[in-house]
Amino acid sequence: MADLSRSIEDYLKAIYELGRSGLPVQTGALAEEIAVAPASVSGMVRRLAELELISHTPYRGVELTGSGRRAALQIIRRHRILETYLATVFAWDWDTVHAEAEQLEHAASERLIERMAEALGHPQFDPHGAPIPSADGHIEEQDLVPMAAVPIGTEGEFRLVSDEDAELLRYVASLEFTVGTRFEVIEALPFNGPVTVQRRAQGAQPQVIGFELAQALLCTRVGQAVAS
Amino acid sequence: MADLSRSIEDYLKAIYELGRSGLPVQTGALAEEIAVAPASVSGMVRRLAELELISHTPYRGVELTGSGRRAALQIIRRHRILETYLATVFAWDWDTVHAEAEQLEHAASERLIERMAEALGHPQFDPHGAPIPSADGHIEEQDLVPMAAVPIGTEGEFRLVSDEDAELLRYVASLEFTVGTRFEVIEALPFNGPVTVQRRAQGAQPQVIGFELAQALLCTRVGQAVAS
DNA sequence: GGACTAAATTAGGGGTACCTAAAATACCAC
DNA sequence: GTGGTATTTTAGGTACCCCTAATTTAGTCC
Ligand SMILES: [Mn+2]
Ligand SMILES: [Mn+2]
Ligand SMILES: [Mn+2]
Ligand SMILES: [Mn+2]
Repeated sequence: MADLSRSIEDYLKAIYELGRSGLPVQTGALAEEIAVAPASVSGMVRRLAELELISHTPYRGVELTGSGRRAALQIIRRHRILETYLATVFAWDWDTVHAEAEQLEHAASERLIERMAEALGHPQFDPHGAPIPSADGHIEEQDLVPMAAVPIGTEGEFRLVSDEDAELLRYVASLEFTVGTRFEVIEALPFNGPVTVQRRAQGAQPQVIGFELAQALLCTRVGQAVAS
Repeated sequence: MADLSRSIEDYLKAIYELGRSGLPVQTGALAEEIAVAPASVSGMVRRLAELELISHTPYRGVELTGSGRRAALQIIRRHRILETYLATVFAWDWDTVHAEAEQLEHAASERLIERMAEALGHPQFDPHGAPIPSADGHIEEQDLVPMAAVPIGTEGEFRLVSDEDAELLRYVASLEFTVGTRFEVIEALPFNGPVTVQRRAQGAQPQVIGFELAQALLCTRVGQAVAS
């Protein structure tokens, strides 16, 4: 598999992320994600299809091929190992590791990534809770619900937040929420109102989480799991 | 100072290295160094001159301006800190750190470099003995002589070798020479013949160093310093 | 089914960074 | 000083990756 350009790597990553639902990825969504004009995406899509990294149905959308998916997961592995290394070894803030990893992912060799993974004890999740694909391209996507969907009176565990909105990450950090934090939902106001949660820790005060943020914080339910 | 492209950074580094003698750097030498056609260098030289990173006298050569030199030293600092980090933290072989650093130097932020420098205790030299410029752009070039020029019967200390020839580095490593190794020259055959050296270590056998290698190993004289 | 609208593609163009081939220049020998 | 040679530059072209504007297509509403 020949070396792919920085742009191609970023396209593949974006197509993987947008296509996780299983639906074909539309040109416009891709343009939005990579911050590029839709016409530019059309051009790149032709090249990616020629390289057989994606399949393209004109005017419908694109999907990763087997080798495109493998390449995407390799880059995502690099990105997430790098984020974890920066956060763990250099105590780097979780709101800025993403930008640094976004650059380094294209320059770091496979060898460096594996040395870092080794030094970290082969971590399973990056600082934002995203699963790290294994070196042979396996990834376990988690089944999570937004905090806003955790029923009142049940316990939830914060597991994942997107690494792309640095401002949001700083705010979450200021609330002292990190991946693994457990809470109980004690109130959820109707009409997309805020959610109020309470930590287990002694002396913890209730915390009010606005609806938009409660949508961004993905959680598992612990304790009495309420089947859908 | 705007962000410079990967190519521009490599050109500036090469011009700095080739221009250390003080003479203007010729287009052809630059083309050779960065493995590019001379015509390509002419094009890039025009751009660098427009950016006022170099001054160019057509058909004569180029020289770094003040800001060009500052930029070059910043990249060289990144490169050498990265090499030192890889070698120290990941026990990376000194013959392959160069290739990895050559890529990472364009992607690593100033912030990451400074964190690495800190973790290393602000090293003064990279694994090949090259001096690391300070964050504010100072560098102390050493005054060294090739091993082939260390007089017979005097002691020398191996201080510096180019990081660009991986095969040579592997051979030097197999001789168990590292930066700081001391030796006494016990023989030097005429007509560019080999040099025979002897380590201080107990039970050390004499080692024969071919002339070309003895030219590549740069040393200081210790003990009775023979004034030129 | 035809018209309208939103989305995607094509057309045309720019900057970067490389190439080969041809022309210009500098340097050296005589 | 002229000629020849080595070096450098210019000319013309390609690939990559982006842009805006114009065109084409798909989907929806009546
Ligand atoms: Mn990236
Ligand atoms: Mn992340
Ligand atoms: Mn480089
Ligand atoms: Mn080095």
